[in-house]
Amino acid sequence: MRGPAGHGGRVGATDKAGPRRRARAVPGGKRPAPLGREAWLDAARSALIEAGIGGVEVGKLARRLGVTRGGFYWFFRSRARLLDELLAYWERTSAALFEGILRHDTRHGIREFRALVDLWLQETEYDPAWDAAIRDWARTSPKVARVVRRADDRRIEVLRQVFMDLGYGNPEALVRARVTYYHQIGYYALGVRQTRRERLKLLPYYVKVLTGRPA
Amino acid sequence: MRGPAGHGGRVGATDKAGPRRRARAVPGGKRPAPLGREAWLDAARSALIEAGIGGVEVGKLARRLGVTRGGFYWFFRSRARLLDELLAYWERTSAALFEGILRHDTRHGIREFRALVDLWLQETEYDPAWDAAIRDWARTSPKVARVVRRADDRRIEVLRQVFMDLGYGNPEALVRARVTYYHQIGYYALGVRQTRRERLKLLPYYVKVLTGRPA
DNA sequence: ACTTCCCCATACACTAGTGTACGGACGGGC
DNA sequence: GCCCGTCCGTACACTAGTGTATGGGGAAGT
Repeated sequence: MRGPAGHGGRVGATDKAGPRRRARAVPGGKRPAPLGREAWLDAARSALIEAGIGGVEVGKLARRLGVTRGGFYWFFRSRARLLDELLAYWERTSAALFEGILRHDTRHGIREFRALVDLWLQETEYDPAWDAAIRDWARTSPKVARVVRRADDRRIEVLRQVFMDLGYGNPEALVRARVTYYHQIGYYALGVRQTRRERLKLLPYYVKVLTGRPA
Repeated sequence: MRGPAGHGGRVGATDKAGPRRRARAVPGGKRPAPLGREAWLDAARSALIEAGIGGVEVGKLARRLGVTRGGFYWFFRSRARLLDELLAYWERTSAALFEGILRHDTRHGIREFRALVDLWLQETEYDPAWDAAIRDWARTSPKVARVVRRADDRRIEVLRQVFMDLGYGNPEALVRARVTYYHQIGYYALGVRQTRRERLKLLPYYVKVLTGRPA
């Protein structure tokens, strides 16, 4: 049998198995636990972030995982399928982040804005490198570009709602939403490396400029 | 002789020879003019924009130019050298754009801001795709990242001067400069496609939000 | 204990990239 | 008119990627 090679299990957190490099080259010892398609997808994610979509190659992922390419084609029909699932993986994980902002019963506006700022500043749930790597990929792939566009539109819509809650009318709320979101994307696109101190020091100015209100 | 393969002539406008694809396969006719290293660099630029740095391959450039790879290694020692010169090419062409903004004797602030907006909106001198492609390349190449970082810092400094001329103090001028520039980068990084009508309609709101003054 | 299934290693054919060696046509200077 | 520099075509060796076929080892189920 050629294996499933279809869309199978969910991809959540990794197995916490740690780095498995070179650990598989022991024929005498116990066979380690199988990797599963999540490991391949996680490796693909890392490769995409570090080397771009051109660097997501089956052989390199295999070397990174400490195995040969043999098992890959059991999980995925081809490299193209892996990339499809990688994109779906991103869409799935990135969708829920912004949606949760508006879940509160009480709409304060400024509180939601701060929640977004926290989401961006914390960088625990939201991974800017993961986002930027997908965006690079989108620049040369119309298919990916459509997916990213949809995600961006949804996020900007969330921001627009926030600014509406802050009291702004319809054209200005959209403009402020775009300026805020585009600014954030550009910030990561530039790869700015600042200390947290610097960022926190300038934060009230950012809030004032973006919201039009003193912090 | 193996040819010069060094940093030679300047790269300015192309020879205006038009597309040369397949035009070289006529042994009976006159031999067309030689391409020169500018043609290879221009082809590399186009390939970088369309396919990313991984798509800048000698064979593909040759096919695009209607020749074989034979002549390439006369101009360039290797593909790596081509990429070096491509980066230098970008640095050279992109540097002069923003510097000219502050050349006026009279500093009005708002006039300079409008000049920048015009530069971005016109998209004749400033090519956002060329910029974005280099930026993608920078994400996976530290060497390129340093060059891009320098260019960004210079541009943001220009913007900060503009906001200083607009009357803002030192922390807020920097923040407004960053928001404006990052917003612009993000705008192109997202690949937003808007009609000129739409952009012009929202322009006064952008001016108001970014400068803090009514347009 | 036997079967079955999951996962991986190995070997193969194929494609496509890079860099080098070499030859040759063409034009220009002397 | 000869030589020489310029630019390109062709052929070769090498590397590295993809996808396929096949075998096999181990764990789990019965």
